[in-house]
Order: sequence, then C-alpha cells, then structure tokens
Amino acid sequence: MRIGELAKQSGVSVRALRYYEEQGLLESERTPGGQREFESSAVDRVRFFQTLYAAGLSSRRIAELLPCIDTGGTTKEQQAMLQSEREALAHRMAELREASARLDEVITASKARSL
Amino acid sequence: MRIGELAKQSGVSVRALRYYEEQGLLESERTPGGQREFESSAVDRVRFFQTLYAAGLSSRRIAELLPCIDTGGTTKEQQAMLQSEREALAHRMAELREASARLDEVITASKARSL
DNA sequence: GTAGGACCTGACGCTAACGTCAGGTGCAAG
DNA sequence: CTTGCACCTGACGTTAGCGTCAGGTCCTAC
Repeated sequence: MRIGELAKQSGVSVRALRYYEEQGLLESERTPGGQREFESSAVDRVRFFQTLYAAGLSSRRIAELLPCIDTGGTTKEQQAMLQSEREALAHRMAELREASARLDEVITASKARSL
Repeated sequence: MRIGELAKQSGVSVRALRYYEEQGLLESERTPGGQREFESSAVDRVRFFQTLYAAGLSSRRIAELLPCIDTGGTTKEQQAMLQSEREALAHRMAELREASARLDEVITASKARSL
C-alpha cells in the first residue's frame, strides 16, 4: 500500500509517517518511480507506535526498543532496556495517580464549599 | 525567601521559577532593589506544579485551573474544568496501562524465546 | 496525451518549557 | 568602599513531532 492509504488506515498524517521512516521506525520498498510501498502489517505497527507515543516514549526510545520487539530481544541489554522502560511506565503511572489524587482533593474541597 | 532559596527548596531551577511567574502561576513581592520575594508557601505550590506537569498538564492549563484551586472553584465552569481534567487524566492512565500491557507482551514473548 | 490527484524531497515554521549567555544591579561582609 | 555572589531583564538557543508551503514528478483515467 502507498503512504496515503497507510495514513488513512492507521489514522496518522502522511507527514508523520515520513517522519517515522526518517527516524528508522518504518521501512518501505520503493516503486520504480520512487514512491513508498508499505506492507499491510505497517498499519498495526504504526498503531503500536501511537500507543507508545501516548505513553510518553520518544521516537528515539522506540527506535532503541524496536530490535527487542522485532527479534524478540534475547540479549541481556535488550532485556534490560525492556525492563527499565516498563519501570519508567510504572513511574509515570504513579505520577498520574498522585496528580489525580491531588485534583480529587481540590474537587471534593470545592464541592464541600459549594454546599 | 528569595528565588534561589525557593529553587533549592522546591527542586526546580531559578529559570523555571521565573518562567512560572511569567505564566501567571506564581506571584511575588519585590524588594526596593527589585528582587523577588516569595512566601514560604510557594515551595508547596511549586511542588504541586511539578506534580501536575509530570501528569502532562501544560502551564496554560494549570493557569486556568488555578482559580479553582485557590478559591475553591465554586462556579459551574470551574467545576466543569476540574472534571474534564480529571477525565483527561483517567484517559492518559488508560493509555499508559495499554502501553504497559503491550510492553509486557513483548517481554514475556522474549523471555519465552530465550528459554 | 493530458488532466489532476497522490507522491516526492527539501526546508522553514511552530509550540512548550525551559537552558544559557550577555550586560548590568542589589546586597551582605569585611 | 569594594569584593563577590545572588539577582535582574532581555533575548537567542534547544528539542520533539510534526504542519505547511514550494516546486517538481508519478500514475491512473479518460
């Protein structure tokens, strides 16, 4: 499939897709005319990237994790990277919970005041 | 207290504090010589900002929420803003859980492969 | 063979949250 | 009164993840 179709199916912009390729996250064949040709599996891949981006990972970090993801990450370094990223996620979730709790305090306080 | 002391106690840079003030998040008196003088309560306030920043809120958003936080947010608009921000946090947490789950898949898959 | 939509490669623009000079002032100590 | 560190106000630099032209090519259809 070509880039426009991939964009439509994965829900990101064409520009974003070219950027992902530039960062080494996506690969593509080229037609004789020079246009990108993606495999259909790229759709899921891009959606996966979106999930990771939403979780706060950078392109750089995703690119580092890709070998682990694609090959199954058998080296110790890869295992360690996956682990540390998991811990980072846990940390971020804790921060969110903290912020959420603090906001709740404000909310309940304001409700009490408006009674 | 002066800005350097506040920076030390709250754990952020002097530049960041001036930025917060610029964005309307912090207030300060001025000495005759023009130097900022903060109340000691500013320490907690700044830490609170850090919590919200960590949760993904922008300065702009925090500034919007401030009246709710300071005055107790009694208007309907303020209540609505607090609610919507709470929901946004819940959404972000769901995204994190999703990403975390996907990463776990990768991790368990790689462990299985390395056996 | 030609219209025109999809695609191409630069390359500059944008926002947020500061970092980092530069050049000048305040202030507490000796 | 002079160090000398803390502080001041601009103002430009930085990073990420794209948005958005500009100017030119590909490809499919008629």
